Amino acid sequence: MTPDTHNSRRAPSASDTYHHGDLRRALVQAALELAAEDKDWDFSLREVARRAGVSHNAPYNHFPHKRDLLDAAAAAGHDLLRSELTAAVAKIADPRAAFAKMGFAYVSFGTRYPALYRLMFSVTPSRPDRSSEVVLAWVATRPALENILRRGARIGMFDPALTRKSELQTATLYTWAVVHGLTMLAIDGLANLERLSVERIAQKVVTTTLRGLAGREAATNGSTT
Amino acid sequence: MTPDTHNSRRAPSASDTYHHGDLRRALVQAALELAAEDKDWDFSLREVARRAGVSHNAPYNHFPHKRDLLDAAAAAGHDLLRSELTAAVAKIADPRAAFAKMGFAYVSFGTRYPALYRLMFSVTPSRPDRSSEVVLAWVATRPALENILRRGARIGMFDPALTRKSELQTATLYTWAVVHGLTMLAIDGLANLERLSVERIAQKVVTTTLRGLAGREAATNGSTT
DNA sequence: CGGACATGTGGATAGCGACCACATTCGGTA
DNA sequence: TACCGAATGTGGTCGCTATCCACATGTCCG
Repeated sequence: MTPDTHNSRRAPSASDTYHHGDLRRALVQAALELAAEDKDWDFSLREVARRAGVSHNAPYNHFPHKRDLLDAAAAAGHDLLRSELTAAVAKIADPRAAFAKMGFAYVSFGTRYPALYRLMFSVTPSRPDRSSEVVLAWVATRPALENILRRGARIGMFDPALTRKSELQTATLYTWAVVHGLTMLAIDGLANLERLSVERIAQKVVTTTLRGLAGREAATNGSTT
Repeated sequence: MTPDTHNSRRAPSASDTYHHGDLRRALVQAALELAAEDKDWDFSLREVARRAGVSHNAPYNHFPHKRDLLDAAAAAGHDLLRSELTAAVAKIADPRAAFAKMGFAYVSFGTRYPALYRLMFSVTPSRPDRSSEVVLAWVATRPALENILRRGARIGMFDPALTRKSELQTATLYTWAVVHGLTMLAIDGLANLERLSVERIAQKVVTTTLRGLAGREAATNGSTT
């Protein structure tokens, strides 16, 4: 599922292939599988251990608490999402088309892995530490979107103000809010409730968002500090 | 905290003040309190019972499963959110100003009650039944936003296409996605990570959203207060 | 080759959700 | 008014879980 989700930030040097194989990765993998299968991520730590073929206590040699395993799994989820997003827009030059494509890819990921996506954004608050694995993996995805916006702003397709860093930051956050919110609503089934297909709604949302980002005379619109 | 969060949809006639007092409401109230205090809503059913001053088993007389109590608490949360939103825009005539005000009120609610807000959108997927208490309470909030958009569309402040029902539905969903996503990001602490205040970002987001909703050249100035 | 250390196992504890049998209280009715 | 059935609350119990502890085993380095 995930090609290389392991982070090399802990640097235990040669401790990766130690005794039994590297259990840490196997545990994260098992957690990802469980999150991908069920529609909720309330699986037990013991179940993860069972799936990895170890005793119920082995995980504690790699994660001090269950939360830390969830944290690692969430980080792996962010890595996977990032790889899907960048792959989706790799060959697209037009910023507007790339933006739309990335938006669809984002929502698609969320609806394909609802529990995983929910997990990715549920672990964070319990550890507001900004050096947390999840937060790092999360933030690492931002440049993918930023690049598209910056390119579009340079050729005048988006608001030229976006070439300024603070404006770009805010716009990125705005765009993220749109797709994130849409994804959550899609997962929660509001779309079904409305009898509208997710694709149609996503299309509309992308169009409206693009109209919001394209500021031709918006340059005169004082941008309120 | 909540003035009248009890729903009268079950209609057990005179069973509200039965034996010991009406425990059902007390339990929901206790759950709301716990969700408002902690930053996570993973409190135990026994803890709710303890806070309500009853045995660990009494709740099962009112809710078949713990999930059902969470469901009721989430519905109460939606009721509270709706009342705050409508109260915030009660005296505002200008659609654009009302839209901005409601957006701020929405994000404010989410950041003030992070665990409750998360609970409100976490219970749904486990019960996709559209007659569920949460879903009903959720959907009941939509007209508040729809009214603003419709009014704005009628006077040409927003895209006139929004007077059509399907377009209005989609636009409502879009707007909801924006504020919902922004709220989730604010809760998850991305705003802190960016060193940008939530208010400033919300301001920008509202401005950009309004520009996206505006029809032709209606994007003159963002009257975001 | 031997010990320190990393890694994995089994056992134990406290708390939880959910079920059971039983006690208590209310509301209607004979 | 007294009684009966249903609604409501209590204590007990079971299987499961997260976490801690003591112990076993494998690995690497001197």
